[in-house]
Amino acid sequence: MDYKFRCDCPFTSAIDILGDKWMLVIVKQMLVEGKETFKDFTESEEAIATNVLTIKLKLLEELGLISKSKLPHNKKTNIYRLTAKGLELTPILVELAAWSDHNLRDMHPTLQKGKGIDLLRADKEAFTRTLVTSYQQKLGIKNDGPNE
Amino acid sequence: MDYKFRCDCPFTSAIDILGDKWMLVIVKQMLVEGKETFKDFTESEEAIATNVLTIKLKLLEELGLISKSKLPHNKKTNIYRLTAKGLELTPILVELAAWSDHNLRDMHPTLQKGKGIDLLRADKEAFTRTLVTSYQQKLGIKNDGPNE
DNA sequence: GTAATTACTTTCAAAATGCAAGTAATTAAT
DNA sequence: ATTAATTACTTGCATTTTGAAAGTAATTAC
Repeated sequence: MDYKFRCDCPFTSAIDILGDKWMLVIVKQMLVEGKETFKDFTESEEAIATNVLTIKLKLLEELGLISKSKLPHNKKTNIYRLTAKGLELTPILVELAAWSDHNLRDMHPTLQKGKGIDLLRADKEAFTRTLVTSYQQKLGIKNDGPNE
Repeated sequence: MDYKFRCDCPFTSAIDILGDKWMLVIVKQMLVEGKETFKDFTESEEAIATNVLTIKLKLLEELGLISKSKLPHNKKTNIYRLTAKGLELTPILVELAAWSDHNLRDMHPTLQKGKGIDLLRADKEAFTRTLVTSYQQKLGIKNDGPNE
């Protein structure tokens, strides 16, 4: 797992890891859409191809951004979850969404509106905290609660 | 100029535009390294290929993120500058750099340190404002000052 | 035991990127 | 005024990344 970086610039090095069509989209699907299994991802609106999904999940795991595990009584289904390191991507995602909201609407008239966007506009940091804590809470429920 | 978006998600739509190896790197080179001409970009450490550079500069201009102009007494050299819309990408870049600083150092030991990073750590918003205002100030000097 | 589900892998096509060389217009040098 | 250098590209081709479709092995449900 020796990733090649173009140079020593912190901006560029993040883009070396995250600058493609899928890495951050997968993280978003986990964070805001609660996706956890391979199947969940293939069924999403964004419809990532399974070969690419396999590669990207592997990479995200190698980078320590997500973890891969199984539930107690299911030997088949893999459960993918964001690690603390992965959750630190949330502010990046929030800034991307804010930028879309401000700059893409004329080019993309059907871009989502609603409660989420309103909170994002009102208070970016609060929006970020909400995403992170609600994700952590869901995990807590799943790990501590009665096993499915 | 009808860009294709995968869906109506604001996160994903930003990634549709910015999610590649070069778009944000070019913006960074303008914002923090003061690059303005085609030649400037080809001479950078990141060494973008000229064919790709041409395509990306065109796209950034079509999207209204950069402007293309010439200096009064030079019919050859094109000057590329960030627009207000392009400057709004700064918070995204800052979050990317902060994430690199926090999460990439073990994987990438030669990642930059120094004054810039210290300010970034101390106060992300101040760092963002500094980048934006110093870029705008440089433009002001170039546009209002004595012509070269 | 059979069928469905899940997490992949494989194959091949298409698109993005990388590298090297070439070109046209402009500017600088003699 | 002619030649050389510079700038902003374009072109051609190899490589890498991504996309679409089909196939497979292990597990689970009926």
